[in-house]
Amino acid sequence: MFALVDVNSMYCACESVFRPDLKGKPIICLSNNDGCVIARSASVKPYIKMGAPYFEIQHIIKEKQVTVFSSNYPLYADFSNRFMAVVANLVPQIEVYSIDECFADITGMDALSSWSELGHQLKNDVLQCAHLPVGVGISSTKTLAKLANHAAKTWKKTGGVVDLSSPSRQKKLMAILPVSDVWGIGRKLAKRLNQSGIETALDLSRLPTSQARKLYSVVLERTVRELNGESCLQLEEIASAKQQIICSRSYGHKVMDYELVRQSVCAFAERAAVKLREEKQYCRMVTLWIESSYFTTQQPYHHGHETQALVYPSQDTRDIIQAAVSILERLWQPNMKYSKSGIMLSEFSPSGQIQLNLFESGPRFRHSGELMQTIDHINRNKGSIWFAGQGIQSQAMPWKMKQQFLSPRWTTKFTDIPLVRC
DNA sequence: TCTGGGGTCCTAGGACCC
DNA sequence: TCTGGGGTCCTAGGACCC
Repeated sequence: MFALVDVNSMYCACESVFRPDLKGKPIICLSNNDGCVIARSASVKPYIKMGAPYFEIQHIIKEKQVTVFSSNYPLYADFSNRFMAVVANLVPQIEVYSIDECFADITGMDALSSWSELGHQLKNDVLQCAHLPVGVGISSTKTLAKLANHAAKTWKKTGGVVDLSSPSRQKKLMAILPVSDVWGIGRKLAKRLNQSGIETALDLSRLPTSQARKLYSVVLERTVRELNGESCLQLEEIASAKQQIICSRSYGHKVMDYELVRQSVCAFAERAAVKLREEKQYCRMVTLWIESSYFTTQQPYHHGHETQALVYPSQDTRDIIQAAVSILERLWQPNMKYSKSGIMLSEFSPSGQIQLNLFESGPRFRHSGELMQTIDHINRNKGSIWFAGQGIQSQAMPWKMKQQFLSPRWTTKFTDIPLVRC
């Protein structure tokens, strides 16, 4: 038995915890670079679409007096950890599925209280201890639990908890939900299914598995089985090791200067290397891309990317910066207005050791591990040092992302802790 | 002027091997 | 002149998720 616990409008909820004045008021949160809308409080949903570009909706924001926030990931990550801890405290096992939702294995827990009571307990505890509102969906497979959660969020009268353990209730719900609401059915697949006369989740559940596989894919076959109560997706308690690490950002302003693009590349390479060391991995491949704006009509969209192998698997920032910059030199085109760059690390191994050959003499740097450890340690303990390649922070850095509406890091930064005056 | 970022999995097709 | 069949591995691209 699975429960899916999901925070309602997670980012907006986090923003209002230390701002009681915003309770019930319209709020939106923007993507990195203040690009588009990625979270909306309930009252905003009727008039601002998910993903709407910020600059297009400024008049609505003014008219409706919507409070706007830039993404504050340190804040959201901290609240996410608190939320997961509360849920983990109540159930035998959880799988952290994303920053705002987790699956819980609740098999056998109905011996103590009904599924619905358990759902309400989860909901109340999270609200009380982590100050976040959640919806809970309960059923025999992950896909059905997702569907139950969807229902809990959609219909107020459910009280935010839906027990979808009985097959007859499953059928009733599936009959009224469009197939596009099913987990794993995206835009393209929904369109194809609709064209074959499959409109509702119930229609999909009645597609013979052999046909689902033959006409579509093994993934869809699994979804059909899950909708019929056959559990195909297990709880993955331990997050599997990452296979790639990506660090990429749109620039705050367009950049035509090689030196500035190089700075951004160095900064992203450095950040990616930190993530790599956090994963305790070494990478063999470095991919870099730089691109112009996809939207502008002033020049054709340009996108250059290239992958380079390191001689040795490495987690040394210097190796990764060097590979990235050497790719950049080859990709660079003058007179191009660049608006985004990114780096991807892949082909991981748990250690830097490989078989040497006759012509290689060993890793480039001595004491690499110790140096990286020291740098990471200093940066973790509120120090801040970085490689010179990303420039001096006091200079103008047009590639740095815009964060016009950033809230304080209420819970993770010492100087941002709220003051209470008595 | 201004349009996010970070992932996974699957499939088809090509290269290559015997 | 006639030109097989089975397998693996890799890559690019598509689709999906949040």
